[in-house]
Amino acid sequence: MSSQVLHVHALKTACSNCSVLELCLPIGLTGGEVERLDTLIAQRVKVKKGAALYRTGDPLRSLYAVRLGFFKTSILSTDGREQITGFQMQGEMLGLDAISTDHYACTAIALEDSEVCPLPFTLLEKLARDLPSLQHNLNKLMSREIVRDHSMLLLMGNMNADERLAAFLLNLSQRLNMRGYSSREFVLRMSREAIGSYLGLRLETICRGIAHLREEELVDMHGRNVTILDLSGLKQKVAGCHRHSEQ
Amino acid sequence: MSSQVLHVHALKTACSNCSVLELCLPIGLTGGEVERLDTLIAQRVKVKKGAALYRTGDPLRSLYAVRLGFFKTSILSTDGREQITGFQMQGEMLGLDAISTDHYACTAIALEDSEVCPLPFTLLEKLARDLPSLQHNLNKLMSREIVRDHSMLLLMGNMNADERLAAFLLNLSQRLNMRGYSSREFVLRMSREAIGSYLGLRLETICRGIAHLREEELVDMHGRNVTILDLSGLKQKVAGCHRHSEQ
DNA sequence: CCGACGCATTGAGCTAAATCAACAAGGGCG
DNA sequence: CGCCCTTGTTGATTTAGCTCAATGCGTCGG
Repeated sequence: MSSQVLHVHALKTACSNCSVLELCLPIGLTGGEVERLDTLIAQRVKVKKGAALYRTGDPLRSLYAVRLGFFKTSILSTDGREQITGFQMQGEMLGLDAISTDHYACTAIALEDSEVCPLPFTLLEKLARDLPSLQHNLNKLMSREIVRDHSMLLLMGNMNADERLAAFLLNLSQRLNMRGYSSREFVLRMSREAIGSYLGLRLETICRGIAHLREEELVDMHGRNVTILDLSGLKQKVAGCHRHSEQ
Repeated sequence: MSSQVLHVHALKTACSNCSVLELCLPIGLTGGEVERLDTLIAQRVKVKKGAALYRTGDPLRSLYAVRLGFFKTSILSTDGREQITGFQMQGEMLGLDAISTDHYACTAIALEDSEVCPLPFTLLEKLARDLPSLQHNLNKLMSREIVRDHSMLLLMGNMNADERLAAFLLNLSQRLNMRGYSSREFVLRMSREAIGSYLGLRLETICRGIAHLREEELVDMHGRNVTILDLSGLKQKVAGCHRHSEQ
């Protein structure tokens, strides 16, 4: 684990009074079950903006639930180019890719000062044996990540730049909305380059895409401040997937 | 489940004498544990070439282990375009994406006459509670799929056509090799168009890529017959990811 | 054996996005 | 406050891969 990661001794963790209880691993668990899950989390961990929570190749110790803040996960190609595989916000899980080999496959970097709940994986697996609904939640979480990745493959394989950008903004909007934030106005936590890496485009293409969406009066953007002007218009843009439809 | 799916009543299933035992879900399980897993599989299921094992939206009943044959899984964009999300061969699992919503997110089509072992999911989850190593295997399987998908995102986001094709052929070669087949000579089960859909390219581009690899004497291909002439050369091609490396 | 159909190949031109380049706009810090 | 450095924007040009089109090949059925 990176040296820039700080432990929070002061507060005793408690899923039960966490703001993202209903989005996170404990979803649907009874009070007693949540308490048992709490016992796994020795202490929350703070990660400073720009610091790594873990890096590719580190041995798997814990899965991490994002308590607050924002992360990116990325992998490196053999020649050192970065592919961002996801952005994670509150209530989302980090480290699922490490279960396969007992080593993290990607690097997780905080995009702002963040806080995570470490779930020691061996303990979590043990507890999950006792709590079927916890196991089921974990299964669902992994499956959801698979579905998400497949939809990213669809995006990369079949959408043009503007459609990808629209899909990206809509996805953020929707996830923020689920967390009680505005779906119309929000602040991006990542650079144009990071968006580009995520969507398989160059940063200049992202800028131009933004210009197009602005011209069409679908969104308004100043730097990282986003205002969605026409939600259904954006959705239409994504729906009409590009490649010359054949009927 | 599709009507073209036939049940095999004759043979009692038995993981213990399955050819892909050591690659499939039972990996690392004790004899007794494998026997208990066997009890889940009421009967193997044959799927004819071109038939669907399940379709997007079908309710999740079972995960399926491919016993023999070859499948493709695909999702549809809103405008009806197909993105192939994977090709599955013996010992690989189908249906993991359905756990998330209790409905299959993709459609699984047999690319040749195939046979699968259905694992009723609720029973599998129950059994996994009793058999920690089964649960662990299931977790690993899901995690591995996530890692695989991330490497596909890297491919789509950062590799040019020839590199994608080389990576695809190497991946097939390696998986066939693990199953005791030649890593140098094999037969493709899918059309150029399907390869293209999988790699985010058009079929013509696949053809041209093949021509390039032939010119470079890395592979020889006649129709769907593949001979890899220079394995390390192919690997080099994938390694040297495209986009103008900046030092 | 022949025709038809699906699949594969190859060519020619077009286009969306990459690349290269110049410049603007914040934002943190001395 | 002004400077520097990072991040974002926009323009000009290039190019990889798409589209359209013609042709080849293999196999299946009659």
